[in-house]
Formats: sequence, C-alpha cells, structure tokens
Amino acid sequence: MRQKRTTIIDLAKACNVSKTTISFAFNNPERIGKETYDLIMQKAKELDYIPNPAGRNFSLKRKQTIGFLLPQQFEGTFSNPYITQVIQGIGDICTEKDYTLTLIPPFNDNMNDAVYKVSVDGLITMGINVEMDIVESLKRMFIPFVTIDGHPGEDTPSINIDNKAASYDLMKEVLENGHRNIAIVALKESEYEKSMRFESTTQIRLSGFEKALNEYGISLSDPNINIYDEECFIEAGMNVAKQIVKTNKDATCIVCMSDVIAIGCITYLKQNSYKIPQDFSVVGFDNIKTSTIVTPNLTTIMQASIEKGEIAAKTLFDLIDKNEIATIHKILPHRLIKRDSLKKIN
Amino acid sequence: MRQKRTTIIDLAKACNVSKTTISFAFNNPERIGKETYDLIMQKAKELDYIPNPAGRNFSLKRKQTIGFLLPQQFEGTFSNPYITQVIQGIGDICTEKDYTLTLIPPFNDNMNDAVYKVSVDGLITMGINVEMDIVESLKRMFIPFVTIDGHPGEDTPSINIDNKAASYDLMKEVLENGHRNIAIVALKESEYEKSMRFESTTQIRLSGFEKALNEYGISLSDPNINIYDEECFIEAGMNVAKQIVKTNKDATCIVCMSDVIAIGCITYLKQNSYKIPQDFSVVGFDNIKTSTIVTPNLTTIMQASIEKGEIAAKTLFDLIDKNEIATIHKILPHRLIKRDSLKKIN
DNA sequence: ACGCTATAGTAAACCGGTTTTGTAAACCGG
DNA sequence: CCGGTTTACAAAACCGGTTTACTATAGCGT
Repeated sequence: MRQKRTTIIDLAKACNVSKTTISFAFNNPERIGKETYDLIMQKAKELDYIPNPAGRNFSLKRKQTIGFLLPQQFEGTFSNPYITQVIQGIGDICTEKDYTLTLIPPFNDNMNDAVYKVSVDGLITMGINVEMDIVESLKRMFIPFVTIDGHPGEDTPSINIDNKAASYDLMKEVLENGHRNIAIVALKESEYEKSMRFESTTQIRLSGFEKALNEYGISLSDPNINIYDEECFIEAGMNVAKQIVKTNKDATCIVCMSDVIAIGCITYLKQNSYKIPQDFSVVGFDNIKTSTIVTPNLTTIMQASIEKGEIAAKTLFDLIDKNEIATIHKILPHRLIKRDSLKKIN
Repeated sequence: MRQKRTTIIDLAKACNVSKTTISFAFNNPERIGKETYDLIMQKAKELDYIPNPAGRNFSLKRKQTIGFLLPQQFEGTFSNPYITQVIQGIGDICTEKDYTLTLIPPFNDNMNDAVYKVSVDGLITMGINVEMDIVESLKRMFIPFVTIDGHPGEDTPSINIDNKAASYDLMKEVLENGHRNIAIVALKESEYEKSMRFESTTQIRLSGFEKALNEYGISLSDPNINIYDEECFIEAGMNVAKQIVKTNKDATCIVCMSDVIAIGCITYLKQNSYKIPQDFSVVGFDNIKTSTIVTPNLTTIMQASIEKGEIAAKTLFDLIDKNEIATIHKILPHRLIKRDSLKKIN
C-alpha cells in the first residue's frame, strides 16, 4: 500500500503553527519570524514536505500546463517529423516558462466533449478551422487557444504559412522543369473536414497548384494531372507510389503535400528498381530532416516547424498572462528548396 | 477580459438545488428524481456547465495524467525517432485509459526538485539508475514510476532489452564480416552519469562489444579499436564521421550505439563522396524507420520501441490502479537486422 | 393508524493549498 | 504611560468539486 505524502496540515501540527504560517514560510518568508521559519524548514526536510502542486495549482486557479491537441492519433503524429518539430518548439517555450506540455489525443469525431476532461491553462491546436464545433466549444469554455496550420476565425490567433503561394512555388518549379504529366498526392481529409465549406489546407494547396498549372495553360482536371489522397505515413506514401506506377505510368513527377509521403514514394520506387529522378521526379513539402537523408535529396518547400511551435506557444502564453484576447494571424515565410529529386526534362 | 466558466454553485443556484444534487446528477443520476435531473441537464446546457476537471480531479485525489520525464531536452528527444516511438507507445495506452500524457523537461541537473512541481499520477522515466538522486526522491514522494532503459533498483519496475547481448550480437556480426579496425561511437554520458558506479547503457553496450571482440582475441583498448563519444543527433553523427575520416582513415567499420548517429555518419560520408559500405561500413542500433530509408539500408539492432512504451505505460497503470508496488523487470527481445550497410571484407 | 422502508434531497466535511481579515503582543515616540 | 503602528501569527473563507451522514416525505404492508 502506497503511503500518503506529508500535507501542509501534517507539517503545521508538527511545528505547532497554523497552516497559514506554513504557506507563508514557503511563499512569503518575510512575513514570518526567522525562528519559526527555520523550524518549519527543518521539520519540512524531516518530514519530506513539499507543497502539493495539485492543491497549490487548484488554489491558484491555474494548471501550469498547456495542452497540445494532437491532429491525429499518436502514430500519425509521432511518425511525422514535421509535427514532432512543432511539438519541440512548443515544448521549448514551455520549459522556459516553467509550464508542462500535455498531449491530448484527438478523440476521433467528438473532440468537443473530451477536451473538457483535461485541465490546461490553454491549448494549441493544429489544422482546425472556424466551422468546426470545437472552436465554438473552446470559446464557450473560455479556454484560450491558438491554432497552427488552420483558420479558427478572426478573433482567434493562428500561425500559418502562405499555403497557396508555397504550393504555387512548388508546382511552378515542377512545371519549369518541363513536367506536364503530374501525379499529385494530397493529404487525405476526413469526412468531417470535407463537410466544411471553409477551405482546408489541402484545398488551399490544391488551389496554389492550380494557379501554377493555369499559367501553363493546364487545368487541374486535365487528364495528365491525377490527384491521389493519402494519409501521412511512410507506408501510405509507399502505397500510393505502387498505385501510381500501376495505373499512371506516364507521370513524370509526383508532387506530394508532405515530405513523409514523398519519402514513402521514393522508398517504394527505389525498392522496385525505379531510378529517382530519372524514372520519376518526386517533390515534397515541409523540409523535414529526412529529406536531406534520402537519396536523392528531396526538393521541397521549407517551413519553419520549430518556429511555428515556438510562436504558437508564445502567443498562447500572452493570451494566458494578459488574460485578454489577442488576434494575431501570423504568416511565416516558406522557401522552395531545390535539391536532386526533381529532374529537368525535355 | 476572459469570463469565468459556470461552476457547480452557479448551476445549483439556477436550479434551486444544492450542489450535492448537481454532483449526483452528473455522477449518480439514479440517486435523484427524474424531473430534477431533467431540469439540471437543461439548465446545464443553457449555462454551458461542464464539471471543472481540475476541481473534480483534485477532489478525487487524482490527476488523470501520467508524466514522461524527458531523457534530454526537447530537441534531443524529438529528433530521435526511437524516443518518439516510445512516447507513441505510452500515448496509445494513455488514450485507451482516458489519461493524458504530460511531457516533463529534464531540468538539467536538479531533476529532483522540479519533478514535484508537476502533478501526475505516475511517471515514466528513461535511462535512470538506482544511484541517481531522483530515484530516492520519487520514492519519498510516493510517486509511482517505471523506468525504460535503466536500472532503478530491485523494487521499481523497469523495461529493458538485454543490452549486453544485443551489442554483442552486433559486434559479432561486424567481426564475422571481417572487420578488425573499428570505430565505435558511444552515446555520450553526462558528468553526472559518469559519476555513477552503476553501469550505464553505454557501458553495458561497451561490455557487449568487448565480449565479442575478446572472442576474436581483440581487446577494447586495442589501437585498432577507437571509441568516440557523441550526442544523439544527426549533426553529431555527421560530426563524428568527419573526425573519423580525418584521424582514423584505416577504420573499415563504424559501429554506432544509435541509428540516428549512424545515419548522421552515412549522410556526412556520402556528402563527401565516400561510398558506403565500400569505403566504410556503418552499423547502428534501434532500427528506426529511417534506417530503411537511407541508402544503403542500415544494419542494426531492432528493439521494439513502441512496445517498450506500451508495456511501461501498462505497468505504470497497474501500479496506480492497484495502489501497490510491483517489481517487474521486463527484458524485451532484440534482433540483429542484416541489411546493406555492412560489407564483408577479405 | 402504525411503524418500516424507500426515495429525494440537503448540510457539512473533505481534498491541500492560498489569501483576506483579524488579533494579541511588542514596539515606539512624546 | 498612552495611543498608534509593527510584527507574527491564526481563523476563516475560498478554489470546485465529491461523498458521507442526515432528514423529510411518501409509500407500503398489516
């Protein structure tokens, strides 16, 4: 049977003082006499007393914790370096501020309810938009939150890149390199996401692709442009590559909305003796570290993932500390990174 | 100014009942009359009342949260897929049990103090051993914990692989392939770790290497065996490879205690026009996903990282639920995975 | 009509702290 | 020596819930 740790009352009794005095000893030492203070500290050491943070935080009406609402189950989240880097950025700021970071699972479709069962001072979310129930719910519960890669509405902070411009840049590069038969691998959306009238990141990026294609007189619905939907796993990327070589052999370039998928593609293609970029060019999105490790190195769009997390966390702490509503809509820079996985043809 | 959310008292007043009744309505509906119940639920909806989890958990003397004590700063943790997979495993079990997972930064050298400022029902730690102060501290505070990759003492659960056997297997494979001039890249230990009399994972693995070497009549201190210490980053791996080609050109194989380092080595070597495994063989440890993505694929020791996290979490929940001390010392299987980064020579 | 048992609700204690308010004794200047 | 100010501590309220113990009323069988 586990023992109970010493409480403030235990210590107060041991010292023959009130619990007020104990509390002052730990938080306002100047308010009590030196001898009493010394006695309390000595007895505290003897009895292993450390103020219970749960009681303390409850009393202070804070949690000293912010939450990160996972955009998907743990597997998808933790196998995607882009997301783990975002978490790293958040975590670094939390460490600085002496807060802890709680990971909150996505709770499938009824996110709304379950979020309330966890207690945090604020929340960082990814990929949600203003139409989702959770936005309204969080506001109703007065839970401050900031959103990365999403559009939670005018009055709620968000951190994004210019996804349309970024995907335009990527597709333009592909087109400039002469590719005209292109497989696009989009990020699969849930039925829930699809039901939104609001444009998802996938749709925005598609529109960026479209803009570039249009400049070359090509429509998104052109028979030479094929769009696939895939989850964001290595294996999913391998899978879509398999499909592409089976059904769409004339494609010269595979444009992926995520490096993870792109790397999955490359891995599958190389395993099946295709040469990259000779047989297929492949480009990605995010510039995760692995994109410099695969052979060939991946042409991709860099976005500052750690910084995204850091800024999101800082913004959230502003919200929490100032106790007021900030409406920052930050657009971080992106950059096309040209490497070796995109071949110039014709 | 942020509003306050509705409390149980607010709702009680609105319904003209006591807060006991409200509490029963949410937790023991059968104890109150149907009409009262309906009224409460209706008013609760009107006023957006949801029981405050902080108050609830405090009252129930639980936190509904377990902590993961990061083995190093966020950067090192989140750039190492082995660790993120462990976290994934822990997270999956937390999700099942409706707990959340809190990431606790390592607090540098005075881990002991800071751990108490976070409130969790239990803790999962990595790489600590029985001599570290934190073990004693956690016990004194009656915080249940289980340790992954460490030896926290007889009476505290641990999850490990047989590191000596695993490293023996790895080195034996290297030797069987004819390598005799070997660079070993060990995981760098802090001064604090070095001060322990207890063997660290690094030292245990070194002893496994030694055993294999001895079978070939080679001592660890042989001039052809060179040991390097490195942090566990890609860049650190690149760095050590640079050192090795500069000062130890005769080495034919680089044996790394982590895939991350091995991949860093390969990346550097390839960037500098060395051929792997023709110029250098490289082997790693952990079997992270990227080890199948680099070219050549990495020969390594597989250990079930996700499963480690899962088992650790399950064990911890047993401790928490049963409220008693379990002393499970689990040794999970490992496996040598032969791939293409190790060349047979002579 | 009586006593017994359910039923439906309330009051109060409790979880472990913080903080406001109160108060006795010491101190102080004139 | 008196009135006012400090000093050093304590009492009590509070944070938002749960739970134990208690009470009033209704329903029941006999």
